[in-house]
Amino acid sequence: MGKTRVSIRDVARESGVSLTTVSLVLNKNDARISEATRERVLDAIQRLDYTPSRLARGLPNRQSKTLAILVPALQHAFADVYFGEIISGIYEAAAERGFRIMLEVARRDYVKRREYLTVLDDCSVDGILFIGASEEHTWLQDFHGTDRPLLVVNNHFTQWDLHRVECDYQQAGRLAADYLTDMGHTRIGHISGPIDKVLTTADLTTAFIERLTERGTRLADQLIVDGKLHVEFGKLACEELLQRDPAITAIFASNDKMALGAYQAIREAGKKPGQDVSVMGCDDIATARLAEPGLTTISMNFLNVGAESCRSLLDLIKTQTGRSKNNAGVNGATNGTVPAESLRVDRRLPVELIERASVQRV
Amino acid sequence: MGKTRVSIRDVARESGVSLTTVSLVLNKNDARISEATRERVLDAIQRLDYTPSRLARGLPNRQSKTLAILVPALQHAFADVYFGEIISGIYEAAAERGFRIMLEVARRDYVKRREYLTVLDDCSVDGILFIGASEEHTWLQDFHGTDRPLLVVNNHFTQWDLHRVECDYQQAGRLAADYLTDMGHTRIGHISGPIDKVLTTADLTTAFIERLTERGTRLADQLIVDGKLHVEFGKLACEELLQRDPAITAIFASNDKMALGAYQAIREAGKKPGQDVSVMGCDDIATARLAEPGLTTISMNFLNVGAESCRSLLDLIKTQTGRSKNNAGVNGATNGTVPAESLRVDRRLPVELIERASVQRV
DNA sequence: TGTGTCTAGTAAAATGTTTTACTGAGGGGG
DNA sequence: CCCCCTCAGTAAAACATTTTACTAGACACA
Repeated sequence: MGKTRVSIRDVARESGVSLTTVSLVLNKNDARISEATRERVLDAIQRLDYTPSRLARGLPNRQSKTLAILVPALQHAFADVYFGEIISGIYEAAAERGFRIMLEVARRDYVKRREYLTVLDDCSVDGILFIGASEEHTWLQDFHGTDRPLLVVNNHFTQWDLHRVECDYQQAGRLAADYLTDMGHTRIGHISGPIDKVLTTADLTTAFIERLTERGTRLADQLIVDGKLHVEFGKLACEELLQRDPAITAIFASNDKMALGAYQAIREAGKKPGQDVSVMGCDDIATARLAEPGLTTISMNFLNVGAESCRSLLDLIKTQTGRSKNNAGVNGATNGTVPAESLRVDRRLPVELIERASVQRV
Repeated sequence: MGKTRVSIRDVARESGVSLTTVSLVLNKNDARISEATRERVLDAIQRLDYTPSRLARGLPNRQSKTLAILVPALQHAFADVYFGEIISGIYEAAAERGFRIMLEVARRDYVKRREYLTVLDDCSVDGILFIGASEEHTWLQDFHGTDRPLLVVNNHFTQWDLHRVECDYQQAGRLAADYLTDMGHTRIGHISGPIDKVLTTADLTTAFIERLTERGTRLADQLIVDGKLHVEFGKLACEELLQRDPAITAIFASNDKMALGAYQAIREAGKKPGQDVSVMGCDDIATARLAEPGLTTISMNFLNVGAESCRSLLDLIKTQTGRSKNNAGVNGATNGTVPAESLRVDRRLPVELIERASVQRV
């Protein structure tokens, strides 16, 4: 006892049937198994307290039922609401379909040793979800135009053709512009993200400016300041804006953290945020609701982004393994290139205006 | 081509040796392999771009070279500096030894279905690191006095005998008391954590009070307020303290977040934190350094806690699998109970005072 | 010459599944 | 009575490794 774990073989013996039968019952390929036999097998499984081994299960069809979440090697990658929320969403969707989640960090030597490929070849993982991508991650090129199941979460690239799922940042920009205009603001400042590095934040800013222009408001270049998506820099950016044009009536920040930084700057300038200067954020993080006054913002629903990303990747994996079974060994030279039939995942998820108390009608 | 991945068999054929030889080279069990042969094998591996399959590797000796990080189902479990830092530490130490990390969330049905056991039986994972444990997690009982490789990170329990690694919160409490006393403070307020729920925070508070008493300062019960380890509640707690005794000269908060909340409360009361009221925190999170004035605090070095936890668990796993090989099938009835020889991991890591500008000498 | 030991390997079993291709029994139609 | 079909199930191959136990040959020693 204790020497070896209970295996499918033991179950077979215990219930007096063959291995195959047990396996069929286990996988709900019940079609040709009689009710009586099935009962018997299920019974034995229960009696022996049998759990099929994932390792052994994955071996025959080379899949581990595991997904990797890959994050860049930032200071506090996991200590971030944004990542946290997306990861939670991914976790939920994966669990729904019986998949597990691995965590990988794209550190320097991880990338140099091309571990992101190993981890797939390895059978450690059936697919990769990459959060926090930016233009700097040139190694993503290894996935450009290939079959490899990697999906970029909430980001996209102009130069590479990769699977992706993201919030509709352009819609978000338009919503913000419309709302501020509707509330009567024309003298507006904007705290942007790092436009040159992160495409999503560039989308947001561009769409915001364009829609403002359409509605007859011109946003001067000098009233756009980069807040680097952080509270502290958001505060600094806001100070800058208030100095450049003290008559500003509203500020749109590309995320809530910077908007909350703006609150601080406005207070320190002796004014009241949401009253003397209206503030609008983006993301709808938890503290946006708790802030005083409640921050009007655009909900990106990151939890949902994570979940939908995960579902898309899972679908992708399913159709891929399905396909490769049909034409196995048929076409010789498709090594790495995409078959014409294969589709890129490219989804944009809707966003939503959340009206609270930080924007005043003027 | 493309039909099947390159296996150890291909390497063997390519280099004209047996499977065994390749395997031996691969596992650095080189002892009885000649230099020439090894070169040949290594060469073939390179030529064929061969990667051993983790799945197949784990099968024979039933280990996956993977660890699970288990976190409680909190609101934003992953959106927390604390978790983030520890996870980063774990990741690093695991990577060092070639282990991968899985993420698991102890949701309600995860616990009900006892997935935390399945995941081990399953061979999905060789061990579990549990972060964020609290008295509510009664299912930990399933690990009490067993061989199962679970380690509690930065928490402990009175009722169960579990492997654990944590910071020395008692030392932290004493350091804080000593420092404030040395700086001449005798009129002190304390913002605690939820003492009844989290043992570590109770340790901290108890040691703080005791050492203060030893040094001749009595901390009145009414000058201890629970700040629930959050910024917002820390602020509230501080307001409460300032009301109960406006002559307080220093406040010790059980973590940095609450200390920063205290900064806000002090400011809103028209006073200057670090000048009119000294503030001391605990944890040394990144923002403690960036705050104005820089927060004097106690560094818990969570990154290190994560790394050391991981190392301890890995050691545990190694000695366990080593041991089970020796006495396999010898003693019949040890089903689940601990052999006398097996040791509990129980480590306390040193903490360190970080002096900045938030405590004034009086 | 016989015995023993060391070196550099190798053959084969074992790990726990899934899946493919087969089989024997029973029944219906011609 | 023979042929074919379906039903319920099984045997065996495949998956990619590790590990154990064995061996052929070289050499030393008595």
